[in-house]
Amino acid sequence: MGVPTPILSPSERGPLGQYLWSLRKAAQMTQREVEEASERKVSNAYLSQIETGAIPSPSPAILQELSKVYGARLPANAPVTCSYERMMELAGHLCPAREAAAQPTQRLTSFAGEQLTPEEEDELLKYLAFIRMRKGKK
Amino acid sequence: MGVPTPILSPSERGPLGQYLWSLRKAAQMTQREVEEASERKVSNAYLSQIETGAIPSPSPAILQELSKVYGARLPANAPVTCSYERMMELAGHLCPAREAAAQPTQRLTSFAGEQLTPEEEDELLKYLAFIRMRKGKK
DNA sequence: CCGGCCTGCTTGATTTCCCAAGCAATTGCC
DNA sequence: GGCAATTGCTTGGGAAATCAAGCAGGCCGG
Repeated sequence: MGVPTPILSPSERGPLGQYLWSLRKAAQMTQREVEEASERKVSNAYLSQIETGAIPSPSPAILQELSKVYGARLPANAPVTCSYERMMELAGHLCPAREAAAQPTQRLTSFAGEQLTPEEEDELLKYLAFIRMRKGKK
Repeated sequence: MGVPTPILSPSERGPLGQYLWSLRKAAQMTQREVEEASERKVSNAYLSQIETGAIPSPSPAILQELSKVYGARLPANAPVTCSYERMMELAGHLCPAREAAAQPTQRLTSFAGEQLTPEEEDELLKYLAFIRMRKGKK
């Protein structure tokens, strides 16, 4: 089985694409598996376009379906959490009434330290230094 | 000013159309006034189609705009109340109020004692998914 | 009666969503 | 090497959303 080269770095995908892509990777699913798990409601072709950013605003029905799939298939210790409202927000659909009071403090961090290998931690720290330098130079 | 004969009985309009029509009537606005009040984001033509049921599922952006207009213009003692979530539901866009229990609270392990901004955490999570995938296949 | 003015509604065209089908690259196995 | 399987991605087109422009008819003051 060949993993066919991601081709696109996370930063090249749109904001919604990045999020959905990381969700799918965390669930360890392929695009076609997601299509199957969603009962064919989301085609692998469309999912690809969403993840690459070609389609920035899929309909709420699509996002709802993806949310169900990932919410059910994500491992308990996944590095990301599946949130339909987050998807809606990233898609520009502002799902409402909570935008003000909803998440001030709840999302402090979702990193699980014991889950990181030393190599991963090292890479992440370097990357953190990188993005901080990039912003600092601004 | 001529009131031009409603032509369509409320029951002939779709569920969403009926609701929006009653909202507009309660606000005592014309379709063109709504177009103006929404800063031209919702054309009177489109509003007519929505109210008659020709378009059963307008985008969340449109509903959000209508919700803002009616929410601001409805008199305090109106016989109907303006609810964006109700609109979403009638449009078939199921905006889920129910599944707040899906995600358990996440353990907050500090990432090597770093203070992460939400943006930084976001980028790091995406990058983590990326390097894990890269390593997972090689 | 008659031209304006307002109403809700329709239509033609443009944009966007969405998918069936196919392509290109990669990996495992012989 | 060659072949089959699998993966992410692209393409062509049908369907739906959306609006600018226009239509038909009711209400006025002249």
